[in-house]
Amino acid sequence: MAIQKSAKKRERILQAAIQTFSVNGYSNTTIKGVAEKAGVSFGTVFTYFENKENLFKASVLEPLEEVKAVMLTVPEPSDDPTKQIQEVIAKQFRFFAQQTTYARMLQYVIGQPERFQELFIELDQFSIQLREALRPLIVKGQEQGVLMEIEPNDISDSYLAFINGARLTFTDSADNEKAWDMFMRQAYLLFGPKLI
Amino acid sequence: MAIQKSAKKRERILQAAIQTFSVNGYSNTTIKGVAEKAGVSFGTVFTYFENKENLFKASVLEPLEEVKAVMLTVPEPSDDPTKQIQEVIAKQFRFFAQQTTYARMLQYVIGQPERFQELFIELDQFSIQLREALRPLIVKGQEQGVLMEIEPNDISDSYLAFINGARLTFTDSADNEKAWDMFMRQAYLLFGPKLI
Amino acid sequence: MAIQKSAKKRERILQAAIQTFSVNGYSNTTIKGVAEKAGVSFGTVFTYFENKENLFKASVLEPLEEVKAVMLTVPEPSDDPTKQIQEVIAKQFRFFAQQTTYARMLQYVIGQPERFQELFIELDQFSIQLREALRPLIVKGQEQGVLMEIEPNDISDSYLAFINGARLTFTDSADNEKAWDMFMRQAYLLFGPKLI
Amino acid sequence: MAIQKSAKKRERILQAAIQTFSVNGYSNTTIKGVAEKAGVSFGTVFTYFENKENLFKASVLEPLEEVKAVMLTVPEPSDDPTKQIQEVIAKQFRFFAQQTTYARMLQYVIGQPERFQELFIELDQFSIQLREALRPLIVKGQEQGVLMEIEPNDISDSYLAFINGARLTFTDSADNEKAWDMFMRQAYLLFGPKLI
DNA sequence: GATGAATGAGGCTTCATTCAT
DNA sequence: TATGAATGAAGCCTCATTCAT
Repeated sequence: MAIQKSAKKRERILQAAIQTFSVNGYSNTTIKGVAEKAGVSFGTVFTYFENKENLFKASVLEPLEEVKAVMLTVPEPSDDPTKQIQEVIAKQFRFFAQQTTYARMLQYVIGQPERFQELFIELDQFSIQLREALRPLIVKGQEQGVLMEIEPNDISDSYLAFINGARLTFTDSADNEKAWDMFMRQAYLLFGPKLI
Repeated sequence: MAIQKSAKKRERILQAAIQTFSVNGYSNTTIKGVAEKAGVSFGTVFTYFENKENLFKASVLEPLEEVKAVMLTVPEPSDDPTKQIQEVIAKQFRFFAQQTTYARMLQYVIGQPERFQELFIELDQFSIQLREALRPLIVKGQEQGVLMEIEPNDISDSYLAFINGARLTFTDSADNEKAWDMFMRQAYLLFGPKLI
Repeated sequence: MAIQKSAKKRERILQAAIQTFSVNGYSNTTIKGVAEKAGVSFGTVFTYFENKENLFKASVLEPLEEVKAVMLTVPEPSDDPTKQIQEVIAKQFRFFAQQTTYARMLQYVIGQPERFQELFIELDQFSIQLREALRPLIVKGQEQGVLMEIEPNDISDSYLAFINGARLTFTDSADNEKAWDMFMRQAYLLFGPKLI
Repeated sequence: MAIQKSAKKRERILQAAIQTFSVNGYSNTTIKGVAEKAGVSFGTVFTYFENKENLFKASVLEPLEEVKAVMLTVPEPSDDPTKQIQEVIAKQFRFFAQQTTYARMLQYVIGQPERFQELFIELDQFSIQLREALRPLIVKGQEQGVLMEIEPNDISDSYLAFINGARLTFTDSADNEKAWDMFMRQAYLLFGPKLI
């Protein structure tokens, strides 16, 4: 029995890298630091990741799939799109509230598009996918007359900006539920509800 | 005379530093690079700034005063707080739309609070000051019944998050006026207008 | 059976090592590279050679036996030493013309005697052995009056230098027969023929 | 007064580099070692040479000019080309006899043409230039009937090979005058003298 | 005040060697 | 015997900082 199954070790390194990158940024993160946090030797990091840049890319891209799953999985519109939207908002904010670490990595990359061009482009696809995911619910709400007639893309884009902004601004207490509840309520306003 | 010349040189260096820091981040910025962009010699940077860290701090803090002036200068409530709020939003978004470079520095610092603790604390004061600046207008709007009864601090906080989020997410075209107009309209929704 | 299989594997590794060392030199050659070229796994190299240095020594010394066989096998003087000498020259140059790869290794070692002291000493024996091998033919030729009275050792030494020099200088086209024919004719001049 | 004039320091580093490269080869030479031998700090090497590769190139190419001056400066043919040729040979062998160190670098590069392609090409020009330099003397000797009718280019090429070979093979005692005298005499044989 | 050469600490990366399977 | 993951020493290079001019 191997002391440590490869995949597990790789995962440990990746998690350590995400932690460290998100706190220190790219250049200020050292492989040595990641290795120590992961509990492996310095050289072992290079057994699993070709170089620092690749480790960073993996740290950004691999967890992205989960984020996409949460952010882009939106139910078919039902009779009560208002409630559905609020539930989607709640799910997404709760998720982001927990993703302090990883969210920072995303913001770090988004904030330096020239430097991390390749990753940036990948992340930029996201807003378009979110538009498509949210549109049916928004359209339904507007048809039912419970939402104002705002261009759905504008709603999606501003909603995404808001999540990011909330996540960025509100670092102090990732667990502060009240604050996140507040942000959720405010987020809903961006969808243009006619009554609250 | 000499003093004035110096002051200009210092300013050139500072501007070059802001440009470079905001594109490359802290570690990836070199004094040599800043000196070249500023058109001064390498050693001269150290004539005006003790070390790299101080140059960074100055790059973050000195322009902050102008930002504060724009963000915290809010008129006394008049009969038409709705219009006033919209004007404040417009002024602030227009300002931020132009501040691509510097805004990134702020987000860079906010996004790494442990690393730039001192600066972060300074920036964190901001949200409290913004709360105070906006409250009178919000309260007036709520008294007049044109705004929903939302806790004013929540509005300020989410508004600030939204500006940051918009600025962060929307990098492609700082000059795209339509997008910024859209963001302004959406920002106003966060204030809880009863009708639009 | 197992032993024979192993022997083949060892040989494959050795040939791959010679190829790689001769192109890249010692430090720039990696065990990984040798293993790949040999079609064996990385660790297997260490099954057959204790460490890199030993692999290098084997790469230099083992093929040396064949070189010695060719270079030191000289016929007993007959009535026509001129023809014999020319045949020896032809045989040796043809051999060296093909040994592009290995010849380089020899030159690499000879060129860095301090670094590869042990190997260098081994190779240095060679010139003495060559002296002894060639002397009878040279003496016979001088006795017959077809060669000038040059100290036989000087002829051997300069002849050896010339082969090495030709092999070193003439890398472009190991197969260029004309060039090698020319070198052979010139080599014969070093023996001091009275007429051509 | 500067402690050390720049140009001097650069030269010290270059000389130290040539010494070290020629003994250890490229990969086995460390910048640290060069710096120590040159009596400068590690970082200073990079003040004068962008990187290790450039230092190596400079170590090969810069002294090449002197070599060219010695090797390609050949007098106009006079009435006694035999004597002239012997003088040229003497001059060139004496020079090479002293250039133990640098000559090794040349051989090191020539011996690994794929690895040091750019330098190799530069050095390869040399044989063509030598052909042109020697041709007039050879032709004159042949016209006078003191040299056999050998293609002049073949003589030049084999002569160059012989110098290299002698320099390569004969490392033990660069100062051994007798040996070098012998090599000179043998070298002359390559020109095809009809009588000695 | 302005300059840039000198310095060396620190980081990434390579790679020989070990060793458990 | 064959394998390749784990390790860490060592090298190149960058760059902030110092300091002499």
